[in-house]
Amino acid sequence: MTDYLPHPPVEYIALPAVLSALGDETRLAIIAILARNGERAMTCGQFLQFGSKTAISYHVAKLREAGIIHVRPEGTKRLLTLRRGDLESRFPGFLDTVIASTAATLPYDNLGTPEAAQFAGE
Amino acid sequence: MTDYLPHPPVEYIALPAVLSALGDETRLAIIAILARNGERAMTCGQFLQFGSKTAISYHVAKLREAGIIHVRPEGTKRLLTLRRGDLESRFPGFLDTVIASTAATLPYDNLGTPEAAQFAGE
DNA sequence: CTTAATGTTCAATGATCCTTGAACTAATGA
DNA sequence: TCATTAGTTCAAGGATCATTGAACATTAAG
Repeated sequence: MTDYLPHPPVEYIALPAVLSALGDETRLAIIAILARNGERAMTCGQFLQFGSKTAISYHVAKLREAGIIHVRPEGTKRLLTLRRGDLESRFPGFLDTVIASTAATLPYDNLGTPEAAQFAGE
Repeated sequence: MTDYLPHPPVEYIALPAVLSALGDETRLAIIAILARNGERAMTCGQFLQFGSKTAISYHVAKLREAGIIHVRPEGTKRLLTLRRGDLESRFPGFLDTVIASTAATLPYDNLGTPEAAQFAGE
């Protein structure tokens, strides 16, 4: 319970770091899905569709270090949540526009929809 | 006059590419200043405070290839403008929130202001 | 024509990124 | 205790990044 991972305090969250953390398809997919999931926390294991355990661990650490998500150990799992409030207070409107943009843009957001097919190339 | 540089059409502008292009302090400073400058075009030379000619050329190309700015040759100069309309239509609200966030965040936006001093370290 | 101004291109360099597999830790469960 | 689940750490590798200086191209100005 006193096993917390390092998270930047809200006033240390830096825009270039946030932007470059989000400038990766895998990480963008992760935060889009976290956002779609509302307040419910998710685990690393739920993102294995996007890469190996090692890769997900790496990307999750990037997102945490940039201040975009919060990671709380619970048993052998990690509970991931978006730092919505912190991001909103530091960069008002930013995260919402990114989330909204991913909905219109990212292949991963169409998982299971008929439109999913057209994203083979490019 | 038929010497146009390649720009992605608006429907090809991709969010991850835009985010990672902006995930760099130099490029973020460039677009913040372009935005502050309104509709007036600027030249590469006006950004030499942020790096060598070569470096600016490199960063400007990145921004152009990501679809964030438009570059028009005029004489020996390049006229740079933000693709505000294109970005707004593709990712509504996004650019505005980024610009607004840089105002509160970036050292470069404080050029010439009394607050500029406190940004030595970090 | 000569020179200056404005950028681009190229090769080199060191840094950072993303991925992989193997080994590992920690907590859970039979 | 022994095995399983969930994730981390490490070393290695190839790819991309950002910077530099030298050489170059183009346009403008004297």
